[in-house]
Amino acid sequence: MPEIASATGFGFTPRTRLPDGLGRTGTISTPHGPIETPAFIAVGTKATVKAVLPESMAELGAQAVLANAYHLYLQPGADVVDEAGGLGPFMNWPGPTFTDSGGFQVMSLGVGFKKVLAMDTAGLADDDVIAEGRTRMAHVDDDGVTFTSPKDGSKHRFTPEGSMRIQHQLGADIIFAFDECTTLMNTRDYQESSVARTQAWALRCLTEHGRQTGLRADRPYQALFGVVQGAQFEDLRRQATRDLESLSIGGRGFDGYGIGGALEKENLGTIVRWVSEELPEEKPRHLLGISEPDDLFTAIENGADTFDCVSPSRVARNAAVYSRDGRFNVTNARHRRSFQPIDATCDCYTCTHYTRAYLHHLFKAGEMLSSTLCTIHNERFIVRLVDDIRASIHNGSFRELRDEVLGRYYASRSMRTGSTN
RNA sequence: GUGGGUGUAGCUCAGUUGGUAGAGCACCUGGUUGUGGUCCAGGCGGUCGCGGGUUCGAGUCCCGUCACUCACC
Repeated sequence: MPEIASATGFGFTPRTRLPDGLGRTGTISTPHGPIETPAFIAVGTKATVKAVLPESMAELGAQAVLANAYHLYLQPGADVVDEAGGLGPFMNWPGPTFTDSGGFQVMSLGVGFKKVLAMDTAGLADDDVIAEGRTRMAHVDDDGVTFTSPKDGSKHRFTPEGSMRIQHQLGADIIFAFDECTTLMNTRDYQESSVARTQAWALRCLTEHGRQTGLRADRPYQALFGVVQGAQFEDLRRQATRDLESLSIGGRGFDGYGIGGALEKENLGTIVRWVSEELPEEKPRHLLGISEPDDLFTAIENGADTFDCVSPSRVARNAAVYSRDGRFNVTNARHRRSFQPIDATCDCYTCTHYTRAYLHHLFKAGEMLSSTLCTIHNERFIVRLVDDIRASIHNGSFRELRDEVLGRYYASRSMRTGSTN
């Protein structure tokens, strides 16, 4: 049934739509297999989902993996991955792959994350807003970005063309345009000029992408997603979306879109809706960097098809695990003698073989198996949640599932919060 | 038995010319949303071996005592 939409091997086929929303199910076709959407894409920044075997990721239902062009460029080098036959063969992942462009690193290496931004920015240029106590390691100009490697202090230059060349060397099925990711601290004026810059870069990405595609006709087609910025401003988001969709080189525009930038829980759904309303049905929409359960429901309801996020993996390495009754730290003292799985209803390898007491022990003892087992659980939890949401859209029970899952997941949190106040 | 050393938080130790105690680890609790991977932020915790003395004031000085430890008979 999932017909291939074009001769490229890439395509998107919408399936079922929510009766009263922009949410939908669908199938993304790639040269390395289909992705049933909505889907959570596991993050494997440096060509590995930290602490977990690719076989385990496949077993827990991960449909695709997303790596990062910037990190792989620094180490081991995009040419090495290219020589290995591309990202998939290199990391022994036979399924669909994504690479992010490195655009996010402009922000994370430059001004830092939104929560740690210095509040006093008086006297500084907009692009000099910087996190307190951090050294700026990226500078943006209209042509590209200059990075300082956090690994060895060496200087590197990223441009839209460079990112495209690197991502073609990495060879993922779906790649992203090189964009500038701003923060909520930036002024409206800066957001406007940044969106304009991202738009100009988008055209350059599309042009270089066409060139690289021609040079590598022997390889499977790589789909290019444009990235929509515009922060929390409706006019900027809508215009940015239309502008990207209007681009075309040699009769070919973007194959899909990423929604990026500063998103807060309160405006996440609204922003996804603005963008989704401006986009055609037949192009997939990827929401970058989101995976909390409530955010997933909100984003899917408003039209997002795929997601990637480091959260399940990152928090797992620090003992935080998801359960249908909310998130908790398995290192809590009360789990020392808790001989039950993290979540009795979870079907993951960890929950079917190990107890909270054992995981508690592994963390306390500093054993690295703790990371492996908890990452497997968290990744499975989010993958399965999105699978359940997909099924609910098919059978018309999306709202029931949302209310049931979120009601239970966050009830325990408010109970805990309430009891400690 | 004689001489020396050491006794401060659960552990290892800091505590300056006396001004009613700190660190690291451990323990407890949070946090982490296109990964600068094993981190960040809080918190609990000590009648400074014990008993006297000097002093306005002693973990710091004096006396005694106990424990551990080293060396020598």
